[in-house]
Amino acid sequence: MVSAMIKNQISLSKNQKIVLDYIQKTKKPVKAYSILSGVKKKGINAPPQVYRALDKLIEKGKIHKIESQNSFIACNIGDCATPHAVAFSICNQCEIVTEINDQKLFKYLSDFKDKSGVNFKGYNLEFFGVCDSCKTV
Amino acid sequence: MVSAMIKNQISLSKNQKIVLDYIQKTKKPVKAYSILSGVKKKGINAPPQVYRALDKLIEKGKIHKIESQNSFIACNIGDCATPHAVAFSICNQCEIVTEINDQKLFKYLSDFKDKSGVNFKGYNLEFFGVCDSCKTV
DNA sequence: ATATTGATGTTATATTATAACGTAATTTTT
DNA sequence: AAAAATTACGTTATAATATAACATCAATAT
Repeated sequence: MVSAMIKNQISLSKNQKIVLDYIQKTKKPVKAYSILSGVKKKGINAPPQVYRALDKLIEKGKIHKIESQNSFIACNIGDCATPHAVAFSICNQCEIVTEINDQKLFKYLSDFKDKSGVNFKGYNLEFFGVCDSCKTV
Repeated sequence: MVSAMIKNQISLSKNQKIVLDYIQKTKKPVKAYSILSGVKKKGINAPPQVYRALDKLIEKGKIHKIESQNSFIACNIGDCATPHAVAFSICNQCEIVTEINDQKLFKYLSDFKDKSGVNFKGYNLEFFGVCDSCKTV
């Protein structure tokens, strides 16, 4: 019973924890090579170690990749159940990225069918604009 | 009068035409370095020439970048009036990308406001799934 | 005509990401 | 518990993507 519960929890390897820790500490999305320099003291020495951890963390819904920036942010919707159906707002000025958590939007996009009737498995949506803080400056 | 009309048309430089021609010939999105090798015989020799043309073509609504693939496709909505409000469907198997032209979707996304009330200037939406042709194989 | 802007050509280099190999740890199956 | 299978690790090298910087040329605006 207990072991079953533990199994259902998503477990992270040593390097995955180190990389996730680092990403969660930052507010802005971080780039792979920034992560690398940030975790060198923890014993991670080379790009493949970072990229492997990133891949797994994405699979496990712990982080997301911001495709237009080649950068990575922690998931802010708990453990993202749908790591491949995500939406973000990106400020063109300060480049802060916020994960959008809007059920109506999610439903609209999940239900969307193209002209051929294909219903998609996932989506990546990035909104661009100027955030409130930048607007009032 | 005539000159005014000509001015309003979007004009392309020599290299921009060469690069656009090449992209329009392909069905799948193409990568920058594929373009480069494809247009070497036309006298384009180095990456910056390609990337500069790509940047301008995007500005002018002639092509779009598929962010999740670092690849480029011709706009199939005539001259895209809104080069920064685009949606695509991407087949995970054959990697064919189709630009989605759906007024309802566009309106929904353009009208979308996040929790802070920010109304965005543009968006990039990539749907993932398996296209009809791949499904029936 | 001349100042400004946009485009070109070139070299070099920065940034992002993966291949390939061997080893170690962990989990699953028997 | 031993064997097999899977997952993770560490390392070196290199591939793929993108831009900086500089000199020159063309076009257009004032």
